[in-house]
Parts: sequence; C-alpha cells; structure tokens
Amino acid sequence: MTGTEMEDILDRWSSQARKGYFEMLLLARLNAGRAYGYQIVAALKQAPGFENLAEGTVYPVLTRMKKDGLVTAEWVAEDTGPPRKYYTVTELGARTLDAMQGIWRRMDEVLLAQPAKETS
Amino acid sequence: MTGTEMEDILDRWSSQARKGYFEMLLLARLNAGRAYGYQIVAALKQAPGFENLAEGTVYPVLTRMKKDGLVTAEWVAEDTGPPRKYYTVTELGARTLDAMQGIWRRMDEVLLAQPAKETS
DNA sequence: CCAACTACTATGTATTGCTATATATCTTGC
DNA sequence: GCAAGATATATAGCAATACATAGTAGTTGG
Repeated sequence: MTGTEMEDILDRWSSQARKGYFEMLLLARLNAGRAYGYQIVAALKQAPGFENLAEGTVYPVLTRMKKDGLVTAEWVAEDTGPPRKYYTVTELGARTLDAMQGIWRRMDEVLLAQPAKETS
Repeated sequence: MTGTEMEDILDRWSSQARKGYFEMLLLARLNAGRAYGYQIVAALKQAPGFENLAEGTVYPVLTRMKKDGLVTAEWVAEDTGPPRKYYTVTELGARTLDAMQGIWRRMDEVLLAQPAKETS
C-alpha cells in the first residue's frame, strides 16, 4: 500500500537530485572523450534514471557550458550523414569537474557521518 | 583569473546539487535520532555548504515530510524554555531514505564509470 | 519525395531556497 | 506584574533555476 506512495516521493526527489548531478555527469562524459549532442542523448537514455532524457534538456546545458568556457565546440564534416558538432572539455572544464566531484564526495561524507543518537 | 569564474559556476552548481541532497540529509539526520527543527538548523549550519541555512528552508521541508508520512511530529514540553516539536522517522521514512541512498549510490557508479574514449 | 540524423529553441510547469514576518512560550530584570 | 529578549515554530511571497514538452530547421541518403 505504501509502495506506490514511496514511488511518488522518490520520483519527485530524484527529479530534484538529478538537477545538480546531470551537469556533472555530462561534464564527466565529455572529459572521457569528445562527443556530439545527439550521441550523448542516445547514450544517456540508457543510463538508469535518464530514460526520458530529451534533446531539449541536453542542448541548453551544452550551450551554457560552452558559454562558461567549460567546453569548446567544433563542427566536423562526416564521411556519411550530416556534420556533427563535437564538444571538448577545456582545462577550466576539467578543473571544474574536479571541484564538483570534490564537493560531491564531501556531501557523501556528511551523509554517512551518523551523529550520535540523542537520548532524551 | 579563471579562479573567480570557477567559483561562480560552482556556486550555481552546488546550489542546485544541494536541492535533492538536503532532503536526504535531513531524513538521515532524523533517522539517527529524533530532533526538533531549531536544533537541526543550528547543527546543520556547521556542516560544510550549509552555513547560510535558514529556518525558512528547514520547516517547509519538515512539514512536507510529515505530510508524506516520512516522519511523525510530537510536541514535548520542556523543563526550561518553550515546548519543542520533535520529529521521528517512520518505517516508511526509513525505507524511503534507504531507497534514496540507493539511487545516490547508483548515481555515483554511473559517474565513476568512465566510458572508453571514442577515437574518431 | 521521404525518412533518419543532427542541432537548436520556445514555452510552460514545478520546485527550491531565501527573506521577512507573525506567533507563542519562557526567562530575566525591575 | 510587566517589558524585553531568547527560544522555537510557522507561513507568505519572491527570484532563480531546471526539466519536460513540443516544435523548428537543415542535411544526407535511398
């Protein structure tokens, strides 16, 4: 009976939790090798929790990251099919990713630090 | 030169990352032992990243968690000072926290799973 | 021409966190 | 007994942000 309730709560929660996480994930993905938008969307759709990821979600983030100088973009003509816009992480992007992961780790530590039970 | 830029980016980012995290942290804190709102605010203000935490942030979350059945609340008259409202995690709350932490872990794994570099 | 691929944008909705304020209780000083 | 301050809970309103939906537009290949 409470199973469905919990799913509703988790849906709302994970939607919020994804917000900060997604940008870091995207940056990490690009840090592992340059990629183009359509490719990223297709790949992430298979990751758990991102089944409904749409292009309208990814491209604005890519644009913002480029504006912030975290990535650079480059059009590449392909032998087959339309040209693709490849994104590559900059040095600032790599350092920023590193800092994000550091904050993420620290959050983990605070979460795991179980404070002593207060016995009234 | 890029140091300040990066801080701006990280500020915006961590503000988003906190959103989902905070609710889980609050639930974890209560899971370690019942507590009242003012106490939680005072304690969390000392945690890294929550220096500016305000009551107006915590109480709405507590109210929502109570409405969702994750916690119960109980007024307790104190020997000294005004009465306090203690929050206790319910069984649903404990299970929900467990599920949240599972999702959090899975996010971690996806983040750490470095996909093989695509060599064009 | 049509279908698939690729990039992008506009808009609506939901949510958060912060500020400010209101209310009630207890303690202290006088 | 009363005013002032500390403790404690709560809510309304605001600005900022992200996500999802849906739609546009261009290119290539059959």
